Amino acid sequence: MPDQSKSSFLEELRWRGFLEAATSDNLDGFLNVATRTMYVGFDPSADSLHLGSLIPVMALAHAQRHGHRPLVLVGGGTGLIGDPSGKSAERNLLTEDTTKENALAIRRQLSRFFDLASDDRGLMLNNADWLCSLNLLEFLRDIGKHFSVNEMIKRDSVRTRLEERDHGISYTEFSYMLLQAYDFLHLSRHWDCTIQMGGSDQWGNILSGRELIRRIDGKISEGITFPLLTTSTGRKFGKTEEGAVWLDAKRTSPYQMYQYWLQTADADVVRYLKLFTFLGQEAIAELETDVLERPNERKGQKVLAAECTGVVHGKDAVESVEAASRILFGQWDATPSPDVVATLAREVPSSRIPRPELETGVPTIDALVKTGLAESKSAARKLIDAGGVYLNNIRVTADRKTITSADVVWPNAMLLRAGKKNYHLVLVG
RNA sequence: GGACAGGUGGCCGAGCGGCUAAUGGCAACAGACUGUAAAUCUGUCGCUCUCCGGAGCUACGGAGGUUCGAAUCCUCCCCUGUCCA
Repeated sequence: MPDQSKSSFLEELRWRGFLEAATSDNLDGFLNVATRTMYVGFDPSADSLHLGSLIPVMALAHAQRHGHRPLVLVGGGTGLIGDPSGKSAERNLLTEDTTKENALAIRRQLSRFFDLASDDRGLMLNNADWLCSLNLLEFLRDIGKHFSVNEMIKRDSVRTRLEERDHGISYTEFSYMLLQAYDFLHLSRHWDCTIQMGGSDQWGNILSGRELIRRIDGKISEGITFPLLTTSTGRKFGKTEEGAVWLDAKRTSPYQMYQYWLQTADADVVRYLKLFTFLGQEAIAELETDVLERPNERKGQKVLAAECTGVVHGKDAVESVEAASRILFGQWDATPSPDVVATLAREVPSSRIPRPELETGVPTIDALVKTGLAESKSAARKLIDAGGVYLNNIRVTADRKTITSADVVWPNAMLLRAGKKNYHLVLVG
C-alpha cells in the first residue's frame, strides 16, 4: 500500500466525493498533527456487508493508506435493541452469538480492503462489550444528564418522526442517540479515537458524541459525513430487484456483482470510479473522456466492474467472469469447449437436470420456474407470450414447447434466458 | 384509560352493499429502439388451469355476524397516529 502523507487524506476524500460535511473547517490541521484513529459503525444483522456499506469501507481504506488508523465498530450491542420502527422481526431476534459470528464474517470481508491484522494498523471492536454491562442508573446519571431533551427533539430525524402522521418514535429509539454518543466517548477514552465518520444521516449522532466527549473529558474530536448515494435514476444504490448486492459470494455471485457494476448508468460511472476504486485522478480523467466521447464502448463501466469485483473477489474471479460475460453478451458460441461451459457453470446461476428426465421431456414453463427465472407458472406463461424466453439463444415461441435431449446443443448443457440479461445454465446429467 | 382519525395489492392512493381481482400513480417485468445505457413507445403486472373465448381458487389488519350477495353494514379484538383539565 502506498505511503502517503497524513494530511492529504482529507484532500483525497474531497476530490473523490466522499465529503458531505465535516465538524471543523480546520480538519486538515487536525489530521496533520498525528496519526488519528477514526471509526465507522457497522450493523452486524447479517453475515455479510453489501454495496450500501461500501462508501464508509472505502473511506476507512483511504484513511489507512494515508497513515491513519481505521476502527470498525460493530453494533452488536445496539443491534440487540434493534430499530423499533423497523418491521423486521428478524432484527429484533438477533442474539449475541449471531452478532459475534456475523462480526467475524464481516471482518474477513473488510480485510480485503484494509489491514486489520494488528491493532496499531487497524482494529475492529464490538460495542456489545461495553454496552451490555451498562448500569441504567449510572448511565442516566453520568451520560443522560448531558443531553437536553429540548435539543434532542429539535433533531431533524426526531422532529420528522414527531410531526409525521403515521410514524411515532418510541422511547427506545429516542435513546439510541445516547448510546451512540456513549460509544464515541468509550472509543475516545480507550482507543484514542478522535474522529467518527458515517452517512449524512449520522450527522446528529456524531455531533452528540463529540459534544459528550467535550463536556465530560474536555477533549476535542471531529466528525465527517458522507453523501447519501442515489443513482441518477433515483434508485437506491446497491440494490437490485432481487435485493441488496452482497459482498459474500454465496449471496451474490461474482458474476452478479460484476454485472451490477457493468450496468451503471453513464451519468454515474465517473462518480463511482472515484468512490469505489483506488484508481488515481489521471486514470479516472482518462476514463471520463472515454465515457463522454465513446459511451457505447462503456469502458468506464468495464473498468469499474473489474476493479470493484476484483477487490472483493480477487483477480481470478474477474477474469473468469469477464470470459463468461463475453460468451453471453458477445458472440454466441454454437460449439463451445467444455472449458467454456465449465466457466459459465461457475459464474452464471446454474442447476442440474437428470438426463432421464429429459428423455420424457420437460415443459419450458416448468424449467423457468425451477430455475427461478420465473416466479410462478402463470408468470412463466406470460413471459413466453411476451416473447421474453430464449433457449440456446433462440426465442421460444408461444407454442407449448417441451425441452428434450435434442435441445442439448452444448456439451451437457443448455442455456435458458429470460429477458435480456437473466441467464441460467442448465447442466445435464 | 378516554375522545377522534386511520389500517386496501411491492409502495402511494381511490372505492364505501352486487357492474370490483378491486380506478389511478410509482416501482417492477417483457417487447421495439439501443450500448447488457438513458429517454420514448407497446404489452404485462394475485395464484392455478386453459381448446386463449375463458374457468376455478385466494385476497382489502384479525375473528365472528347481518345479507341471495360485503373491501364496503354490525360486534369484538389487534395495530398506528393525533389530542386529553
